[in-house]
Amino acid sequence: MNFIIDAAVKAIKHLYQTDVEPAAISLQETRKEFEGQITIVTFPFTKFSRKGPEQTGNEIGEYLKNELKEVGEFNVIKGFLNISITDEYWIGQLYNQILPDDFAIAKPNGQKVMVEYSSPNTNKPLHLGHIRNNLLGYSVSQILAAAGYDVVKVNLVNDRGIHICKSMLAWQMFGNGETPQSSGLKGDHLVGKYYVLFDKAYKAQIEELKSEGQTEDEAKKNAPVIKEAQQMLQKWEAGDKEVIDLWKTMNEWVYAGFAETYKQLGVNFDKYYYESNTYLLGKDIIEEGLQNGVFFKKADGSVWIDLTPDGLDEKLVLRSDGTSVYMTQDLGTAQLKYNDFHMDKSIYVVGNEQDYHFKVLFLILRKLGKAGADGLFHLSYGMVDLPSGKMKSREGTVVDADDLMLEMETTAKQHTEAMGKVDVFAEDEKLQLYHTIGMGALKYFLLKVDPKKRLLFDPNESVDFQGHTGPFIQYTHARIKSVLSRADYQPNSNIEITELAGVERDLIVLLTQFPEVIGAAANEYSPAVIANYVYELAKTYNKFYHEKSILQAEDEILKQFRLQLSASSAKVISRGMNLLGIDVPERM
RNA sequence: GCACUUGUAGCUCAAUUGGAUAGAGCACCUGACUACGGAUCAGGAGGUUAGGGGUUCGACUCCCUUCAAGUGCACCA
Repeated sequence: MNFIIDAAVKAIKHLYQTDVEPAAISLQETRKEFEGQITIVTFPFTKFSRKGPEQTGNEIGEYLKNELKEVGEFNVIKGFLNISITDEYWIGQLYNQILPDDFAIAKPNGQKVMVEYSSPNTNKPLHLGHIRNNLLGYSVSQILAAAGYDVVKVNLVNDRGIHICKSMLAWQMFGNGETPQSSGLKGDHLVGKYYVLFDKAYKAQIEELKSEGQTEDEAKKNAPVIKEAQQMLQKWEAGDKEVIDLWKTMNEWVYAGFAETYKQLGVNFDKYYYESNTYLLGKDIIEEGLQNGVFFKKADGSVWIDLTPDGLDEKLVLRSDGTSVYMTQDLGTAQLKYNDFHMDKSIYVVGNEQDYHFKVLFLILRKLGKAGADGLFHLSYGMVDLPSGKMKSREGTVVDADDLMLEMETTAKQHTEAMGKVDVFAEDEKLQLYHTIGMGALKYFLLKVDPKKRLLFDPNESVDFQGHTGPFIQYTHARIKSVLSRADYQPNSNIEITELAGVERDLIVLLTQFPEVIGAAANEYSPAVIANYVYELAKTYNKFYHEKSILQAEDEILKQFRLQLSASSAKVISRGMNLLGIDVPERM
């Protein structure tokens, strides 16, 4: 719609002898209840037109109608100039823009962006919160790639630390040599089981010490199991062979389990980083910052940065004993990642409980003048809550990722069988379909919401399959495919039609917006933008489908045209869902 | 206590970034081709956009304030 903006700029220049920036022209979609497709808000122009908004609108509308052959009619209501673009233009858009294979495939923009997501701990299986993280990270990567970025997907695995030692210790104490093979348990679930067992033992010991007269805090410090776990961590850091071997073994179990979960989720990574390799990084940056005065040293030797001029606190970046803190490590890792990829932008998909940490991290990197520091972004998302309250993995009150996915498939199976349409499907196609639908419902449910908002997930009510859902959109796609195959559809952009019905025009208008929608979603790092657009498209298509007969169209030309329109809709629905990481079936 | 985030129909979410009468889905009520797939479509009812004040042609959106919820404020990660 840039040609409208350009023409409007010229109109204002011509009519009112005033130069305005193209950005000052606010175009919007015309609301359904009015005639037209494009609306210009004329209030801002009344300052220099020195006329009322209606008259200004009429003058600009008259100019546009005379200058542009694409402008058919216009009407003005209050300060809104509603423009009707000719059907000829829209039909041309369908044939020349939408129908070709390269529609909405952006040219490479020469920029590289890193998306870091998932970033699990290796002491427990993934849960619902991780699912939100993974889906967001994967979808945003897809969207950025569609917008022309060169995307690197990165997973920073938290594979060391006291929490890992807890699982290891509990396994030594209670495990009797249990392995994934011997128990039949998925590796990450096996390790997670011992993490819970550790916590139980720890709690029991705390209670015992309290009954012997210790305070809560004392008991937490003095419980034998926690002391042992701490010793184990020290041995790990010292490279003790026995501890390292156990650590490697148990981590391998977990990785095998994660690989399965990632596969089910349909996410993947280009590069893994492990904290066991990066946790000592960052000290050279501390040195650098001390030298150029960004950091300062206190009397006890600890190193700090004063962020009070920026409205934040003083923040510790190195302990007095010279060892790292979380921030030290993250500074070092940021540097490492930049050295490896030299990316223009770097997106961290991390929960909103770390908002402050990332604010500080990015600020420090900028103060240090690090390359790429201006392209940092924390994609912060809200927690997923259960009706019963928060999920706590130590206490086992979590919605497990694998369980949930299985449950979604089962529900999809029940729904699908009740419809009775798949009886003729081969068994493996059925299984594939249940997975596609179940995951479609789950993914759409989690991604249609603005990432910032917290999400309430009720496992009992589960996820809907009707209305504003993934399966609704998948169904629309399958239905279009069914019609196309009945008609033996072939792409053809030479069907001469001159006039559009209302729904047909609405549909084309919506389809032309797809590239802009991808751009907007990429700028905001928001899959929700795509999700809502695809839903709108599916709804509009269904409306068209009910109002207009395709195979029984009034004549052959109309039938062929509607087939092109249907195929285009199916393509955009499919691509849009793909940006969300959701598959669409050919039939369901 | 301080900081950040959120608050829209009974419930789950939108609202083109300051634009028209705040839109969808679920749930509730009424209807729809004797089959291009009813996991659909059309309609009804449901709102003091948490409360109050301000800014302007215009405010869910910006500013101030009160309230509610969540998160963060470790020489933990």
